[in-house]
Amino acid sequence: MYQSHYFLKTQYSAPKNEVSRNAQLLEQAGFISKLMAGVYTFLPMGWRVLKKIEGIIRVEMNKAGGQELNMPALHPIENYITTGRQDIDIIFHLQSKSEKKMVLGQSHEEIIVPLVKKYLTSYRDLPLYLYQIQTKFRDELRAKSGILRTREFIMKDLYSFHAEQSDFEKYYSKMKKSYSNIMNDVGLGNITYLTAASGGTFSKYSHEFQTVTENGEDTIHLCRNCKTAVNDEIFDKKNSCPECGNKEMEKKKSIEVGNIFPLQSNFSDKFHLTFTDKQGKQRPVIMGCYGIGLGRLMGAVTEIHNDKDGILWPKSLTPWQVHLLSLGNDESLDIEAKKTYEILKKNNIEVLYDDRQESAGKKLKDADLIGIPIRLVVSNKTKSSIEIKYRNKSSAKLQSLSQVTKEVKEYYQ
RNA sequence: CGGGGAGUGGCGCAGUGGUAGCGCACUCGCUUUGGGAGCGAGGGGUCGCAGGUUCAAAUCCUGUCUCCCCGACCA
Repeated sequence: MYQSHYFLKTQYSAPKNEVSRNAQLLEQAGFISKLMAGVYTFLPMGWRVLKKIEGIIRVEMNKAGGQELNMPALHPIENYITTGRQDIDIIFHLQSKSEKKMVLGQSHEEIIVPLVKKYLTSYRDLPLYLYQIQTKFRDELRAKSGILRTREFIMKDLYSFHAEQSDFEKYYSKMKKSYSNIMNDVGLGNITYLTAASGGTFSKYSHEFQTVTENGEDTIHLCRNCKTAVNDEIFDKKNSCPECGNKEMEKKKSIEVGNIFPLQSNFSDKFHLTFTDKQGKQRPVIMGCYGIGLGRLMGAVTEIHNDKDGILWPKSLTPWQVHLLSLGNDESLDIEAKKTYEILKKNNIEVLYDDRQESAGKKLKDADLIGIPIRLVVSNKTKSSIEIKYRNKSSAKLQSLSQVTKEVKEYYQ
């Protein structure tokens, strides 16, 4: 991609109306743009990052047997009357000109349970795992912290259906593993903890994945011993770890990047979702649900991976794999840079090529701000070779084009 | 929803009653290119919105909307 034609403008300073680090960086660097409080546009470069997150999640969900579908965001109010959730305060209510009352989906239990009821009849149909990656709406009283808490966001929500409690429990554990794989893949593995949490309206308990950071909006109590945590909302005064009994729990601020719930038969009961077992008896389906907010995950990654000059994307999420800069305006440089660009592209490397008529300083500053892991420079100083520098290192080295290509491919393998 | 702060060109800001300004960005020209270049010439704003006071309002008064932060809330 030629940067001179890319819908990307960085800003000299962080937006004054944002205080949170993620919003400052992502807006200044041209990843997102705010429409109103808690509602953001993902600009082309931000959308690429989001798509990479989506891809990582999709791989894990498919590995866990998930089948992807897509459910509507417009829901009939009747389904919420059935579950008694029509009045929960985060729901956006709508009324059609035809007088029909609807709500905007904030989660999809009310939709997927009746859907599954239509097709599921026998124990032979179980277990079943369905998921989607789709837009949710929540009328938060106060949107805040940039893209960490928004009113419209893309979420992966998977719902599992089981005949037996034991089967559910096995899958619930499997999902914990899938979630920690995802956290590892997006570069949050070593600071994200499985956290015991409250269950909400339809569940006795739940588990969250909490990323520890000063700028978090949640509070957890962390056990260094078994690498798990307890959410402050259910933290016991006895002050010990429920997993291993460790008394030395550390209080930390954190961001909730994922949440999984045992729903038991709460929703199945409301919609009479049952199956016929081997003995020919009708029994309620046992359910679980498993959510991850994609934008919030992107915000959390930004909060963690940055320095005074800008963002440092993990290799799995970077919008482009290399940022190629040409410094100087000689025609020979231009030819050299274009050749480099073409060769990298031929090797299936994603290249953002800064071909703009800008000063060297501006290009270098922008590259740091945007935060692509590998920066390549072609200039009068590099002569016929290419400078390669990693965003997280201060030193650079000169290499031939073929060496550079090889090194980049190996880095992203 | 309670408390606090803020709305003036795309971005960041100054301007306390008398013709709307500055820096960056943008356009044109020339020179420049390893850490946000220089000189010259330009374009762009009903000062969030609505009322009111006044000869005169970005500025004073009233109302209202929006944004940010703290709290409450948070399937």
